[in-house]
Amino acid sequence: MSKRYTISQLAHAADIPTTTVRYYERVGLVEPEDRSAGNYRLYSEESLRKLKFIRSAQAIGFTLDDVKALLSTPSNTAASCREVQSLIENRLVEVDQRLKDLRHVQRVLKASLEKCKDTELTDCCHVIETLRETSGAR
Amino acid sequence: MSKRYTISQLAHAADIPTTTVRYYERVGLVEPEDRSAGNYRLYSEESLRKLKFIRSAQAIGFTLDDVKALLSTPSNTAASCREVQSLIENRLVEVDQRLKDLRHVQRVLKASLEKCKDTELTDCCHVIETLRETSGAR
DNA sequence: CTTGACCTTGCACTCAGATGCAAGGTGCAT
DNA sequence: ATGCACCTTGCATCTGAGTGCAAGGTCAAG
Repeated sequence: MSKRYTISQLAHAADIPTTTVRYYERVGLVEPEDRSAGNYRLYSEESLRKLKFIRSAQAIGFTLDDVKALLSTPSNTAASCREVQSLIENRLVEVDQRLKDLRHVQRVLKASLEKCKDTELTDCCHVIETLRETSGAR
Repeated sequence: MSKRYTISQLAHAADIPTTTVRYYERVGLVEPEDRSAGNYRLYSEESLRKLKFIRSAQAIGFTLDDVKALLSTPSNTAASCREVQSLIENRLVEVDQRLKDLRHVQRVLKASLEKCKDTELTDCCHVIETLRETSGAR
């Protein structure tokens, strides 16, 4: 059939430490298809795809728990579809909020820096006051 | 002189759990001015201002270590000023990067959601493919 | 002078996502 | 048949920012 990978081959292909692959197994994300005579884990392409998926999903901010949910949706039932959709929606709401917060943070930081540059070296540390005045993002 | 606070009064005024105030003390951020006869911590306005500052700084993404650095700048020397400035600059770079990443994430999530809505309930979970195709934000 | 709320210390634990380490087994090239 | 790289398991540790708990001390109202 198709190619089998040892753990280090798989890890290398997915650009992940082997230790992390084992960790993913521990938390129920990826399992080897098989074991060698000497009890080595053997993986298929499927596992490689899964690992890449995990990294992509993580990169856009899903937790491993989310990923587990995404991966365990029983293919294409309407129910599972809705579940996936709502995970994405939730994540999107979080991202929107976080963007809002960060833009605020950006403004505050820039303002601090301006103040810092205005008052040349003397008493420039109004920064702390700027911060103090600008409370409350997240 | 000025008002003294017990830990719970201070914590209440700063809207922080008392446990967290003690934690801040443990990590060297805030100290009581004094102790009562019965060994209770007694704080001044100064501490309240400090706590509020900590929360503001945290809110814009500084770590407690950063905060400690910010708070321990020996008032207004040119050197300390530069240090403060560079902390802010570093943080700003991080924030800019994070904003970039999050905007990408937002695009990906929206695209997934679109795809999800297009293909009504059947096989909507192209999501996973969308994710798989769109690697690497961070 | 008792009750109850608040305070003290010290130590352990939480969360997520890994990472490290020790003691031992395997696979393959020389 | 010997090295060496790679694998196995289990358990402990890390980071950052707290939270929880137990055993005891204090303060103020009634």
